[in-house]
Amino acid sequence: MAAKRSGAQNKQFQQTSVRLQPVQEASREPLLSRERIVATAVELLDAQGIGGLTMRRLADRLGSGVMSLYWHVDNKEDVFDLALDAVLEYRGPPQTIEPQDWRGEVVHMLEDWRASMLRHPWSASLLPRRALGPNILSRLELLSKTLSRAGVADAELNAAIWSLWNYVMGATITRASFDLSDDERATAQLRLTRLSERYPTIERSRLLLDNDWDGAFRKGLDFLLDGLAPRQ
Amino acid sequence: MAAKRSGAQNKQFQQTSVRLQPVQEASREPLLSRERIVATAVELLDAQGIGGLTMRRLADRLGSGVMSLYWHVDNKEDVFDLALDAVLEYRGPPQTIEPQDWRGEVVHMLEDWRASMLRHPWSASLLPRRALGPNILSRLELLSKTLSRAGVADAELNAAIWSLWNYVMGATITRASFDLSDDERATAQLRLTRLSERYPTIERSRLLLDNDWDGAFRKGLDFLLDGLAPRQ
DNA sequence: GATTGACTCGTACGTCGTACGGTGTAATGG
DNA sequence: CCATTACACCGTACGACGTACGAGTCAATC
Repeated sequence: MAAKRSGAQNKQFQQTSVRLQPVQEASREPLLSRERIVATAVELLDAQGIGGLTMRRLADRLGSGVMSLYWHVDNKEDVFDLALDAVLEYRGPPQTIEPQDWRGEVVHMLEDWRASMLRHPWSASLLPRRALGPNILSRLELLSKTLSRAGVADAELNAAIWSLWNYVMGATITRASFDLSDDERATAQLRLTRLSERYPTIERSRLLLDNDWDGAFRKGLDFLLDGLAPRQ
Repeated sequence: MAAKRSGAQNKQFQQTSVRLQPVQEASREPLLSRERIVATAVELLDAQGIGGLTMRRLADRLGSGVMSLYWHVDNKEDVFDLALDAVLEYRGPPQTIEPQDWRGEVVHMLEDWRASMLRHPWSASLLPRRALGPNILSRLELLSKTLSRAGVADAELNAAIWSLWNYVMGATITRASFDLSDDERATAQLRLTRLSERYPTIERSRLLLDNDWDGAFRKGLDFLLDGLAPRQ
């Protein structure tokens, strides 16, 4: 009859009620935990893509019954949200960046963000449709603070933040989806070649095959930053 | 025993074999057709979102059995591809734009593209993971030709096209996902307010609530174009 | 010894995409 | 005129999915 825990998680260790018998430890470790579930979900998503995450498969990997997951997690959407945020943590800029170099800080954070999503290609397409977790909010907060410090007026701050967000998301989603299916892309280019009388220009430039994604990303980002805030 | 039609569609009217008895028409019109299926799929997607499209629901709306769809369509992914491309047709710039105004042409096509996707909010998030249909390829071809005409070097053409693509896709996917759930967004901002000690800057600027999306889109696009090609 | 709460799980239901094979009808051609 | 063929349609059934429901186990507490 246990009333299912609603949303908020146990946090069994927040009250530092002194555990008696600290000696025997193996007995009372619960098999499942939010952390273990999320970590395994990320593994599964990395290995099998977005369609590969299944409550049954997840439980299998964890060696538990399917319904046991629901004690720790509200539903599958919850798992997605948690996995997504887990992948978006930011540890801050390296020490090599001067504190007054706002542009370097912004670029580092955004490139790190993009790299994190490309390491987990399912995450990019997921981010726009899910609620914003704490880690992505921290990134936005940092972005906001840094731009403000760089002299962007309050009235233009939101527009600047969303412009950068949009650019990073668009670039990363596109890039990630191209990674997913190298052969599909080749097939598409082949189909394109067959129709080259209809699309001669993009066929000639091998649009679907040749692109320096990283360089193009950095270049467009620079253009955007040039426009959004005065060059230092 | 009919060998299921593979991929390519009937095109029963391509051979202009003269139909006898043009008088009685009602008898020989097939109930289903690719066009009717696609049109109804778009209706369903517009009304119920991406999760609302179901082969069963689609068949219901069309007054047919579920499996009848599969005569005209390979599978559900096929339906998605067709619906997506159906929504992305481009009719070209209005006459008010001078032929030598390459920038006006590009901006018009990109804004029209964005508007088309926002009219069908499911389309934006679908586009990156699906194959490129003829209509989106036409848009890319036009973009490529116009930029080339504007003086963008061949070596930089692909990077320029993808930069614009990325920007448009990012802006539109984000915008569309925000449209989907006005209340979710308000809830998020509320949750944010409760945590305002952690995210003071974005809370103060009401990042999740206040933004001039259309203006910001246009502004960022201008910055990008400024960088990609010389101002006229 | 009884109660409570934390945690685990099996069964079952409704929904989904679609493989398989059958039905009916118009066109064909002998 | 009948047999064959191709087209268009559809019912049944299967395996997979998310998850509601309620029952089980076990340690801590009263």
